[in-house]
Amino acid sequence: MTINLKQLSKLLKLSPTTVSRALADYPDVSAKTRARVKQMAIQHGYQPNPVARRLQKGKTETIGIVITPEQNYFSDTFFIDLLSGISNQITRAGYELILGVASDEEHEMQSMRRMVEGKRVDGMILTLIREQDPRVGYLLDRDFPFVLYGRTRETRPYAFVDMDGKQAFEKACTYLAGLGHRRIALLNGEPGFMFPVGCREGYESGLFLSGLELDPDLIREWKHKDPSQSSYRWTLELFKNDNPPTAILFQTEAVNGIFKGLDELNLQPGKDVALIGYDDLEIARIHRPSLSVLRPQAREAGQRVVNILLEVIKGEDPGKFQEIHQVEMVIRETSLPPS
Amino acid sequence: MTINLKQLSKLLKLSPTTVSRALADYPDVSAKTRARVKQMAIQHGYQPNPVARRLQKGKTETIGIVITPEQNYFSDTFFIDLLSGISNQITRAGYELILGVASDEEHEMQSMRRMVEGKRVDGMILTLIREQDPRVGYLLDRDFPFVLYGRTRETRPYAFVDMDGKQAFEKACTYLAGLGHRRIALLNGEPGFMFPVGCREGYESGLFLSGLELDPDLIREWKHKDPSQSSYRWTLELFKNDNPPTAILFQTEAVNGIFKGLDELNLQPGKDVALIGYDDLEIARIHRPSLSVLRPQAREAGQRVVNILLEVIKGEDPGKFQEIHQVEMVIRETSLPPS
DNA sequence: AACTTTTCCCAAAACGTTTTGGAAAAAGGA
DNA sequence: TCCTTTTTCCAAAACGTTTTGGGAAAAGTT
Repeated sequence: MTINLKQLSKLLKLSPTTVSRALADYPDVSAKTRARVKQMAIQHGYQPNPVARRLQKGKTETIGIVITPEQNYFSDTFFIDLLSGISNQITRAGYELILGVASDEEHEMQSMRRMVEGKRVDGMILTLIREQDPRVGYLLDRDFPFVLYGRTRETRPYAFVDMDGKQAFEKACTYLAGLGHRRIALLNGEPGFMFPVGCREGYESGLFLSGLELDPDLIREWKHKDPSQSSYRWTLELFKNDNPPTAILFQTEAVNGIFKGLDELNLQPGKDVALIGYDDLEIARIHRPSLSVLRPQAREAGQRVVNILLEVIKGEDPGKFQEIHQVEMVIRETSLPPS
Repeated sequence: MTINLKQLSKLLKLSPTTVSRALADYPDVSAKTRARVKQMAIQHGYQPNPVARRLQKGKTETIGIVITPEQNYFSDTFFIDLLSGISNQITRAGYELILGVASDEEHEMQSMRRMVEGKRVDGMILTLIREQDPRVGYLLDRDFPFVLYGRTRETRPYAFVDMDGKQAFEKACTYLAGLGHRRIALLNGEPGFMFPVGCREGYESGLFLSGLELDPDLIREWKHKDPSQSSYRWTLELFKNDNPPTAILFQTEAVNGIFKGLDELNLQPGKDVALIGYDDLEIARIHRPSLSVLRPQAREAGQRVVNILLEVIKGEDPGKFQEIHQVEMVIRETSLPPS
């Protein structure tokens, strides 16, 4: 069942060297023996022991990722899509993906250090990036290969794949303004994280391009721990305003709280208040009225992250790999003109 | 930075053998040198290269898990909690968790085979188990260590950790009957999977114990691909009944569809229809009225799965490890007597 | 003092690959 | 035919551990 190189070479009456090189398509083994070797390898189901190869090659052929529960990660398709793109591409490269689950920021760092300092991975993938993210500094300091899904505030060059949250929110904002909305609110993600920064920039830029004024009263920020709870509270608060919004931009993750808040205020989503969310979660599609959304291509992003990381591991300059992906807007039923 | 055993032993003027054995607390190295070795190891941040150790030990110190996007069967916090328990326990054992993401059943098998036949793992963890599950047969056939989270129809002995869905649904059912409900519906998970089987058994048993008759019209099954959509449809259908239910049991994953259906029928959850869901997802807590639920202890289950798998890997008889965990019922606001 | 036991250490082998540095055999060139 | 080049193969080393099988020195025993 589990034949190794030595046994296989004995069967072929060849040296392990030649068999190894035949399988690796080296030019210094004749076409005839190469074919013979490959055939025999298939016949006996030979697969090189990855652990032995890793030791010899001095590589772990493994990349690591650490997630934390508080981020509601598996809540819907988005993260699993990203992970799916990552996993498939890693497999294609013959690598392995190892996963750490950390309960908080401290354990997150600890889990990563175990991987890095314990020589368990060749590179790291980072998600849910903070504005000041100690993980990035740590990895840069020791010149360890990594790629961010997202961005951070860091002057040294590093590789990342990010969604153009700014462009997305700008687009959504101008779209709503184009429909005639004059009071557009932003229910933004938690401060401290990088993504909401871009969202806000896009929002402000969208207002500006549409000749609308920024009203700080129309901006609120919810928390990761309880997106629904906090967004519910902020929704109620937004409409205490003398001049309440007629539209809200937000991350779809917070949609339950918003729906609940609107319901309580007897406002109909889409009819009384236009809504555009970021991320095309299941709830967005199945809700009636269905939710207009900004849709990031998570799978593709995951694949790019891996391809880039493999390049960085090979020794390429990380600064060369800084990708910002455009985000598509899907207009459904919650983005009508103001009533 | 990255010192190895040979260099460390040179520093200590000892043989690599002794250093290795000192660090592993073998009794044949004196307390004095052991202390000296350990101190020096810490000082230089020495950590044995895991790849080299794995080769020598003939173990990968790695266990594998394959998930599929339709895994939002365990949506929200539930699956991440399970994974969190798994990951922590694996780390504690000095092992690694490698993750595969498969788009469908075929790739799921393929991903597992790569891990098993490619000698990339010492054991597998399986979730989302089907009644007839080819993965189980495959692993049993080659006597490869694995543990199920869940159960399947298989006569040969195997190790599993499962939630007592039967007891849980029985408890919920008798509780509702005790409140005076006479028409209790079951909106069950997708046929073909093992978990809904137990739920149904518990439901039927609960009816029986309460002296209620089973009405097939009160049982519906939703689909994994779109829990909300199908449960929405079935909710509407349930109430077309001449004698509609006054209570519904279901997996919380389907709650959005149920809420939507009830809303459309102008029925208030908790008031007009009692609801008890299986799984304590965020939505259950934040919804008003808050949802009564059956709450499995996912973290603990994850830890048990790992501990058992490690035993099986050591060579213990898998048949010895068959655990069925009790499920707690959390009464909130949607389980009142019928109006 | 001579013998036995215990304590403490180590050299060498092994795990299964890939890479290095040839070397023998075959082919080509004069 | 003799020399050079190309083709084809392989022995040995290396990757960094742990385990095996002692062996020398110290401590006990009589």
